[in-house]
Amino acid sequence: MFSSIALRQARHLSTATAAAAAASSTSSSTISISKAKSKLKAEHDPDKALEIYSSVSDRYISPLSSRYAQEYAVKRLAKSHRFSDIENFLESHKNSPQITQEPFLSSIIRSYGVAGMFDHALKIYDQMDDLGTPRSAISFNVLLSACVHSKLYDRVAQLFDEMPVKYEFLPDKVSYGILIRSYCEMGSPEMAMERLKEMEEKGVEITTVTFTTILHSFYKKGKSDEADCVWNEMVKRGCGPDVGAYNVKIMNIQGGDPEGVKALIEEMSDAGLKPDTISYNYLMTCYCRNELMDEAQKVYEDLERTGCNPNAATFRTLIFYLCKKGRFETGYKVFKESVRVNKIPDFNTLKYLVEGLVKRSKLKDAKGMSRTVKKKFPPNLVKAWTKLEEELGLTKVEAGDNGVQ
DNA sequence: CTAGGGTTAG
Repeated sequence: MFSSIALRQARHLSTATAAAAAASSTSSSTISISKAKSKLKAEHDPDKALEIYSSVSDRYISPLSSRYAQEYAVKRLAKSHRFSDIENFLESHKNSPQITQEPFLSSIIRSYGVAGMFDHALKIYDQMDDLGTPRSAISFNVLLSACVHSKLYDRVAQLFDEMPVKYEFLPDKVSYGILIRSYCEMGSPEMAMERLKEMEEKGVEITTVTFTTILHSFYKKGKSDEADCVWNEMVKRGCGPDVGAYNVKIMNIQGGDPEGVKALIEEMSDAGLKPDTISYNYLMTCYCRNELMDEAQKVYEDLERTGCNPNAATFRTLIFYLCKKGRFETGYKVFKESVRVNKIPDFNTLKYLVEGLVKRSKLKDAKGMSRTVKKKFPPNLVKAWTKLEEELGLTKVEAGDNGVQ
């Protein structure tokens, strides 16, 4: 196990090192960051992802997109368990003159968090003084997020009590928000409520997001009364509810009657809020679960008119339930739309669909779908899909289906 | 350019 990873790392090290070198220099400019973004999304090979990252020309013009590209490359490497390559890649950024800028250094901490390498994140945070980077809550908040990302919830509280004293800065509303999130993740909204009091005392603003975090946690524990209290407190203070808070409320009732979901969506519209894709996904899913497929399809079809775009969850859920009800032809149409907007569902959902098409003798559609899937999936899934094709007999040339028609 | 809440079948 270990040796195979080591081998793979050795084989790829040269590319990673080259990309790392390019990342710390300003040369090799060939493509724009927006183009890199769309290329990265379709690229599953971590080495190629690194190449795309290092070929970006306007990194300094668009730091936000640059951070995105960096994170993306790291995500791909992490998926391949190439942690020493991630280290080479990210550590090389320390040679950049920009390292004295806190946001630049913070993006490295963030990337380590994304890779689940919290020890590395903490190390560079502690090195800031040596690197000449000034500290504020910015880097601290990124560090706390990295901690949450690595699911080290109890360490969040520890860092929260330790770092501001050690490095002399004040935690802000965001720091508190992350702390409260980690209490909620640990199943303790009560502890979170305690910290709200502390925020009050110190005059730190309590945001809608923070309230919503606690709201969700109480619902999750089945404590609806406490959740209602949080909701009322939020309203009383005039900070919300917003669309996100409403969506948490909808989530809590979506297992029931679709009319209840519909009513809440209307309530939010009446309150001057614009329900978003997530709100409508809840409604669509609720219809699906209640076997009201025409209504579910209508929600999907109306999405554009309401100014919302279907997302990956929309496609996945709808295609799954359409298959479940035997509506494979419609499922195929929805699939084609998901391809068009580059949000195709996962392997199992698509397996369900292609099997249904074969069962209904829609071989031409099944084959067309198969070709598309193989173009969009990463190599390991293409392999599994090819096996599925063989099992379904899609590789055979049937009479009357010789490709001429 | 600091963060953060809410979605996804069986």
